[in-house]
Amino acid sequence: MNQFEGIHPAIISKLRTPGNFTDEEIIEALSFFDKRDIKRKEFFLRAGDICRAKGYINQGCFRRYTIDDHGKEIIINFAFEEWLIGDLESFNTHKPSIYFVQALEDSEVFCISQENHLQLCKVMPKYQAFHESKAESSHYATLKRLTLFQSKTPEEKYLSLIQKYPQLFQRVPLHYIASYLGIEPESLSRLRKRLSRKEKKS
Amino acid sequence: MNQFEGIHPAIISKLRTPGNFTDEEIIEALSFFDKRDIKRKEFFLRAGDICRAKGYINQGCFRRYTIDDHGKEIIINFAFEEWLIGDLESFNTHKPSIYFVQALEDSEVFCISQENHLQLCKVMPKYQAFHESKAESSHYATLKRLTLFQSKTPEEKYLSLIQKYPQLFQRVPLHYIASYLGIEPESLSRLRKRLSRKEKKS
DNA sequence: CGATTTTTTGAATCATATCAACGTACGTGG
DNA sequence: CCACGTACGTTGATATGATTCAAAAAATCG
Repeated sequence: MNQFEGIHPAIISKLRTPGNFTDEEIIEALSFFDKRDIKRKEFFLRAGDICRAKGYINQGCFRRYTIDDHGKEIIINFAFEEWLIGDLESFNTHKPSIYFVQALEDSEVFCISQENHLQLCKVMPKYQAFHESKAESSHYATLKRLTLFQSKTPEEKYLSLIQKYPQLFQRVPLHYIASYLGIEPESLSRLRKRLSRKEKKS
Repeated sequence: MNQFEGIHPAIISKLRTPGNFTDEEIIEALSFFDKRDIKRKEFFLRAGDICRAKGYINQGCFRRYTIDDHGKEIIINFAFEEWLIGDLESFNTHKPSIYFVQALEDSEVFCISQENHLQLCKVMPKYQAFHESKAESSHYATLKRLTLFQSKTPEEKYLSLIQKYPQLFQRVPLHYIASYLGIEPESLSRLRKRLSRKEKKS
């Protein structure tokens, strides 16, 4: 169908449509990336390390989490095909990250180092704009998610999540989702039971 | 002490120190701003409107909030001297905002319109860098606040807030703080009572 | 298959939400 | 300057849902 077919389809479609890149630009941009295989449970980034590369997921699934004062894992988010992984703050400031980014499945990621990223931004302003607009919209999304957390009950948060990302539940263990929702696994289990009873009645 | 004394001290100090602007640059940059007085309870921005200006608070205090599906106000944040107000998302995308930004005291704000902002970014790259780095660090702060919300009890959130912004409690009604913390005013009242009892014992 | 991970269930406890009511403080207009 | 009304904060009673600790059941991985 096209010259990229079978090579790295996910990243291509992302650059082509929202980024509005031409095929020539895509080829050039991709030459700045390295393909990396990351096995289930392996880490793309560990807290304490400086994030020296950004990764676009071509295949697979990751979780980002941090560890609180009591040693408990707090899941910040999940990431799937075509998403960006890493820690932009550490990537940009060159300071150690507080996040772990771990594969939940055997995954394939296209990585771009800090040096290549700067270089590519220089030679291709369109890429820089692409990257900046990603960072911006991520900011807006985070703020909206914060508002959701602030004003909704766990049940409402759960329903909103299942509506927005139904595929999440096929790929991610429930106790991770519980952490993402800010509740205990037991509570999520009971919440789901409650909801399924309600469903039956209606 | 200096040529700006008494004119608009708050914004000056902000540009001088974290922005590393020279006095000449400060004078030039300020010519792109308009001073605006906003009385208590008046709005800098209303949901539904497009945010056409950013404002640096020189004097006063604001709250930003949105209204949820049930008509309830959700307070996103407060802002004081030297802080930026408005809605960056609406400012950048030219889409209607979902936020209200309302003065909690009679206030004085230095405003820069979209046009002047673009112009100033063009003629003074240092200003653009300043603005972008603000936006970035705001993003990182939002993500950290989200993590706090996700993993901490209301009591921990309250303690963390009072530790970080003790001056908040002198200027903002408690029921607004409750909304910011994502709890009901009654719960905040009881939480504070509980804590003051604990304090006495120790 | 065995071991580990994940999910569910039970029981006791605790915190928050809700609805209602009361007291207090504040500021505006008469 | 006082009085009234509105905004703010507190308290009480009750119900609901989340946490915790413990254990068992179910699913998954190697």
